[in-house]
Amino acid sequence: MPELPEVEAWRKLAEQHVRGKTIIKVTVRKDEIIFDQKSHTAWARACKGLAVNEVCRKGKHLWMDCGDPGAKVFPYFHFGMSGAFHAYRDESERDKYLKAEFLFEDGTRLGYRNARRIGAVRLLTDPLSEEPISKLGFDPFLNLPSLADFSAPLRKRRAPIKSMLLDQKFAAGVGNWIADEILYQAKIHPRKLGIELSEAELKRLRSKMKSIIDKSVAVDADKARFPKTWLFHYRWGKTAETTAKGEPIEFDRIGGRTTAWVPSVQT
DNA sequence: CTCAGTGTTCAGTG
DNA sequence: TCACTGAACACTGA
Repeated sequence: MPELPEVEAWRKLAEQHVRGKTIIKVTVRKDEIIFDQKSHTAWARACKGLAVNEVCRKGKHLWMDCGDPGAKVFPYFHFGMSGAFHAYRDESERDKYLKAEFLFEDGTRLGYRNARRIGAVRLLTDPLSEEPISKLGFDPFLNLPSLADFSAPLRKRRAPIKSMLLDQKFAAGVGNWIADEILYQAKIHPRKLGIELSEAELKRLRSKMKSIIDKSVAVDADKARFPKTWLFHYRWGKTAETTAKGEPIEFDRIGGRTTAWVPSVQT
């Protein structure tokens, strides 16, 4: 379930298991959507023999800094709606959704699996200055802007705040449930337009974005460890009619996504 | 059988 | 060209 906190958890997983190690074998499953037009075999060939210096992330995008200075190569992964990383040693851990696997010299394996074929595996040459990463806005975990810089783009726009929170060119890494959680905790109606937001609302939006993302990263995106007061537990999979406090939850379609919100709180 | 789903992109509209 | 909306993408699981 990849939004920023999940991707950050996989970044840490990869750092722990493969940093400083060399890829001695690459296994790929043919998939012209995940690997784009480029052949999966060419990707595998390019990755073989690389040493992983560092695992990096911006928003929901993850890549590895590999190779020697002057001859660096950057394997890149996007997890779409259903992708994930797994670290293991035994080939029996593989399943039919495994799209790519790195084997390292010490027997560690790192697998990218994706049941739905929405996602991407690529090779980048200069991650931060090339698409898609170059088009991203700020990463709220790594670089939360000042209140002034956070607010400026929002108050110019005439779209519902829910849509703007999902816009990766604004805040990279915020997805559907995080956007709903931010709006609930900040007590803002999801259909409120950017230009209608008050100073106090913008301030709450920024601080809730930070606290929600920091908390979910701190618990490695483990849903069971999210605070019980979060709307998340009741909106996810539409498991309840009300929040823990008995506030009725409404489901609407906003910004092209199902939006869970609490009319009695978000006015 | 139908439909919603954690994301992104692109065509279409005004 | 811009700002914004909504459909499409692929596939699983309820």
